[in-house]
Amino acid sequence: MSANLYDFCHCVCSAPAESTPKTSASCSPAPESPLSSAEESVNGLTGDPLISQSSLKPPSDDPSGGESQPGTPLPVPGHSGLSIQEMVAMSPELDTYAITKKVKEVLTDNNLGQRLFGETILGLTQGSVSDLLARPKPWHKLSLKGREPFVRMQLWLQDPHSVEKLMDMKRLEKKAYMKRRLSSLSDGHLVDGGLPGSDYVQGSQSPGQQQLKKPRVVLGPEEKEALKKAYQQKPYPSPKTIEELASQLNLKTSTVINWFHNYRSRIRRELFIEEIQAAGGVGTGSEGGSPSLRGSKSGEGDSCDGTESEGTAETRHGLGIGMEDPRGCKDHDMEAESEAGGLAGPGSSCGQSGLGLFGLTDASSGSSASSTILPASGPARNPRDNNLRKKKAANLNNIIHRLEKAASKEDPSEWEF
DNA sequence: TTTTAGTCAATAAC
DNA sequence: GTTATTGACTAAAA
Repeated sequence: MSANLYDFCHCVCSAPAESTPKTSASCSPAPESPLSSAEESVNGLTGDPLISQSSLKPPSDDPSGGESQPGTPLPVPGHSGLSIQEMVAMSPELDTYAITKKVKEVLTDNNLGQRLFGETILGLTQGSVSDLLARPKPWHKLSLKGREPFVRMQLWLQDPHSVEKLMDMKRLEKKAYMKRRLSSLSDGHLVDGGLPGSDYVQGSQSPGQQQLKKPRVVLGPEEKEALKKAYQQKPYPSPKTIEELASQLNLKTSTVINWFHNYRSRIRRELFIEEIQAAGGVGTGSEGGSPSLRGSKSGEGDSCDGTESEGTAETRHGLGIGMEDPRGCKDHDMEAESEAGGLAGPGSSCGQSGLGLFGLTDASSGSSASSTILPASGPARNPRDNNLRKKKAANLNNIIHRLEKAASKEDPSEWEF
């Protein structure tokens, strides 16, 4: 009936994606488009309620199928020409966990891929979608821009025809692909249309200069290990430290810098998730298949999620670091505390943060206090328990570490409590 | 200027 | 073929 987000996306997406900032490599036949700049997009939809109020019916259908629904009624005035940004700005708090959970469910049930969904509905690439679905941040931690995909998802969920439309799209894509394939075959050469799986790195270059792909840097396990160690020492290394690391590991400094940025950011995200889980979950994510605890692979305990394996990086990072580096201590622990649930009061100092967290749970923590560094993970039956345990353990370590450190100082004035 | 947030895209894993 | 991971990059915030 009325224009809904899907229509909107659809129309935008299939528009000649001239301004596409980057050609999505996987961009398939269906000319996806960034649909990113919602401004334009919305204009495109002229006048029609981007998401008709009707399609915004307060999700009485409770997509989450559970407790807190993702379906907080989105604002949307029946206004025409309301941009997605405006909608985002006006949106009430959404339960990002419930939304992603539901989206995943719908996609799986209908055998729809993340790529299609991402490019068509969200204007994001597959990798981003995967990440988003697996590790949604809580609404209140999201910037306006970060909220946008969730609003889109919510709208999509609310559209009763969302699935069939996407399926149609899928069919079309397939058809177009086959067609191209056929014609290129009959032409005798592989033109490949340049569209899917294009070899260009960025959309901007002329097809002429086949573009010298910058090879992707892949850090080896030892390098990662070393970086993690360095991170534990100092999550915010000085330029000098970075230089040293880079030369020791034979990496570019920019790689090291990037690694630290990414690592911090990803660990932070893990924390967000653990946070809501520990809190019983605002969202539904908690029950069972929490995205965060993608107990999935990463068996080797790698990825920022190094979190998963031994003593969570983030917890460790809350360990002693920062003692020598005021910044590390401050920023770092501040992060830890706020992100780990804002348990410690505002403005708490390093020590407090630890205590704050520590105080959070009673159970069993006492017993582990005896040692310094704990193995951090027992038989982890329930990943969630395990995480909690790790967190507790890490905080204990933290405290112990501080105590030891304090004790080792002659002058009490140096004590950092 | 540095850090964060958000994302892309290559590629590894399934 | 699809999904997950992760190094790199951009824009915005601090």
